[in-house]
Amino acid sequence: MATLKEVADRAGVTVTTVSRMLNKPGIVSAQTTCKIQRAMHELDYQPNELARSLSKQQSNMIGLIVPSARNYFFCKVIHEVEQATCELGYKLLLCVSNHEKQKEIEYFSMLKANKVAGVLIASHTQDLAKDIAMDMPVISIDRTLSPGIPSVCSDNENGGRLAAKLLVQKGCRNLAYFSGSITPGMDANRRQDGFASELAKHGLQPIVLELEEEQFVSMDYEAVIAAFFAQHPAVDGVFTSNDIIAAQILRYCQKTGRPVPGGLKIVGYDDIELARLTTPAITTIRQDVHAISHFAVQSVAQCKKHPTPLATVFPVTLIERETT
Amino acid sequence: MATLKEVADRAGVTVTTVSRMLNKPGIVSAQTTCKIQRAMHELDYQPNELARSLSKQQSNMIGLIVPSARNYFFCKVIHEVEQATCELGYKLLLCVSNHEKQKEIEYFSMLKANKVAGVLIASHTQDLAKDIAMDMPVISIDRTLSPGIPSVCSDNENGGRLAAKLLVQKGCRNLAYFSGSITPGMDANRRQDGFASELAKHGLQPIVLELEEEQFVSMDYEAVIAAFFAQHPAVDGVFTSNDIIAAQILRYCQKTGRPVPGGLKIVGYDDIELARLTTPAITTIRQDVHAISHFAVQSVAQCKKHPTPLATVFPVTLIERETT
DNA sequence: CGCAAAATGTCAACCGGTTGACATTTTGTT
DNA sequence: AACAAAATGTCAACCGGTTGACATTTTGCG
Repeated sequence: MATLKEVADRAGVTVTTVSRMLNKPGIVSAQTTCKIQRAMHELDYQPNELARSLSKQQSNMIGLIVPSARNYFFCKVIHEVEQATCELGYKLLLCVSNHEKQKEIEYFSMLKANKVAGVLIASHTQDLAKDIAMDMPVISIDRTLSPGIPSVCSDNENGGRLAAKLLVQKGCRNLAYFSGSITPGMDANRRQDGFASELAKHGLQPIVLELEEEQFVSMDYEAVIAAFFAQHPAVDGVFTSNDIIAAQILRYCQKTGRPVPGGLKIVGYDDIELARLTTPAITTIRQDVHAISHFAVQSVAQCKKHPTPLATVFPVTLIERETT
Repeated sequence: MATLKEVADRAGVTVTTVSRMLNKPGIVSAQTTCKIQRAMHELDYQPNELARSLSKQQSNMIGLIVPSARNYFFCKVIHEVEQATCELGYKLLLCVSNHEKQKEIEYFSMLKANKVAGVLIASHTQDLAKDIAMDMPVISIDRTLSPGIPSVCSDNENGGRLAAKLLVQKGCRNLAYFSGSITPGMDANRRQDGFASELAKHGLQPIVLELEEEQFVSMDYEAVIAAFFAQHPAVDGVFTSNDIIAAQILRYCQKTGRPVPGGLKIVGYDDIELARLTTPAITTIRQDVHAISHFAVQSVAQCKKHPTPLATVFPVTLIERETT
């Protein structure tokens, strides 16, 4: 593999000139630029990014920490973040923590050791704050990690309110909320607040089922769902904190012969593709993952020029399909 | 951030000793190791991976190129590959090509420039062969890129055969195969061969619907499906090259009142989670993504010690659910 | 022509860890 | 006590590109 020096020799200039051409646009004349480019082409030169990053004390990578890559919502996040990093000329270092706090901490320090340009955390660890050095920009997606770290979220509270409004409007009176896992600091908990406060306006109160971390990880809610409906047969409307639970409730209904939306109305959350592939297709609250991800990546990438606001909230949309 | 030198000074040894401790296990005495570790801990030392990689001429990252991160099958691949890289002490550099050949080539040379330890390609580009330098191990997942590059696949042909056997056994006589996109070299094309050859044993021949690249990318097959069944109303069994198409066919049937499996039997491919979330749940051919991914990562990581076989095939399993 | 601005060259330190060659010291063994 | 083996130290080059300081050459323009 050719080096800068070889390119310089072949082009008849010095390494300084070549390096300047590469890094300070406008300083090197068109003619010289051309000569150098020819030399680079002839030698099939590619700058060694490791060397470059080492001397710049920063790599062109952005780290993304997610708790899972099987959960479709995080797949969407991964997809959008990858797009955004690529557009801005960065590379994506993907870290899947498997919901393990210890692994997140390890990943975090690994990212530091690799001198990444920034880190996005879409994971739930709270106590990362003290491990977060100020020398590396960090942004949390969809969670509030700690007061000092900027977060980008969607308007979870309004999501809950929209779901409540719709269900009430469609005639439901016995409502339930299925949370994902309750982890303190998760912005998703606001969905419940919004849902409950909107219902309160109508004199209603939801039954809340708090699912365990374990179920959230395995994404297998069947047993819990069956138990819940055995205990609360009168429930006629459910709001769930993600579409996977919604899909499994739907399956439960179809197995037990309860019509949807006739006998039970369901509103999910996230609007992952699954929501439109079931029958009936799931009514859900759509998070603008694209906007959130791109904003987060941009903020991290440009944090030296523009400071990032401590909290940014993106609107959510009600996508009405066939389960209401 | 502390450097090696600072650690050495504090521990009262030289950089050579510290470096040796880090890189050549067994050379440094327990006592000295202990002193050094204390110093490292006190200084919160982390080796600069960039410097390390630069002098070693190789980073501890593995690159993964996939065409998409929205397609659930590739999500599974991403998930498994991440796990495997992490277990072996590597980091994952994720590249999503969006089905664009040009982008794949760019990614490929970016990975070279970053001196990754190896590359896994789960994407369809054929002409990458000439861009592939011998100085970097490359393995293709689920495709055959070119004769010289080792590939890891599942037994697609048998997958097709299993689907055919099941459908015939269940009484289907008018069969159809929905391909994903036909890209030459894609190992997935073998599914069709297996399907057709098994049917031939029973004197049957499938109607084949070759879907366009475009539909595969957008994952939106609704219109095609409706058109197909309008033209071929007698079809009583379908085998699809992925579960997403299967789910959409299922939706079509439910919308138009055709009972499944009563009026149409469906067998999907991949066994993504979606397959068990629909009602009826989809019968499908399961690829062992875990085994494939781990094998691929291991091969790439250890290619210096053990040569990788040019082709490795993992078995598939029929997962019978409710659409047959 | 003369002078300032623009373009290059020269030199060398630096980023931080790795490694080989060889010298010196510390251990353990008999 | 003698000697070999094990453990460390010393020194310096190297990975490949970046950058600042300053010298020198080329170019444009009045």
